[in-house]
Amino acid sequence: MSTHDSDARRHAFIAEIRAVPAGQVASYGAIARRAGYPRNARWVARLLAEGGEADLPWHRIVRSDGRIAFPAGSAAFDEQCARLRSEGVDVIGGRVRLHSGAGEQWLDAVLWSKALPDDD
DNA sequence: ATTTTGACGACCC
DNA sequence: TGGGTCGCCAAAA
Repeated sequence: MSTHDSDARRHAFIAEIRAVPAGQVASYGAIARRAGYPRNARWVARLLAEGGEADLPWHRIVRSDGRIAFPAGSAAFDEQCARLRSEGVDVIGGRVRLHSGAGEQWLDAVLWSKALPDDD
């Protein structure tokens, strides 16, 4: 693939990350899928690790099971928990509650007019 | 050219 | 839940 393509993909990822509203979280995989590149969760992670993008809400990205991706107790881990909590997100034991209730999911779909399947 | 490396994920006990 | 396995993908070695 050309550098042009990887660049387009990178921007697609960044756009999806920026699209996650404060107080909500999304998994690495969900970002990749929404950007149109399924199976590239690791790439989203790498992108965030590289940093370089200003004001990117990196703290709203967690693992598919809702857990913080950093080792518990690390500075980054604490920072992410703090940022999420400041947005009203419940972080318990290094894990956030991924709206799992069917009813709640349906409500979210209506309120945010988002697709149900890949919505965390 | 081949192997290793991750801020990952789906599955299976 | 919690732990282990195997698959993914592109960058770094």
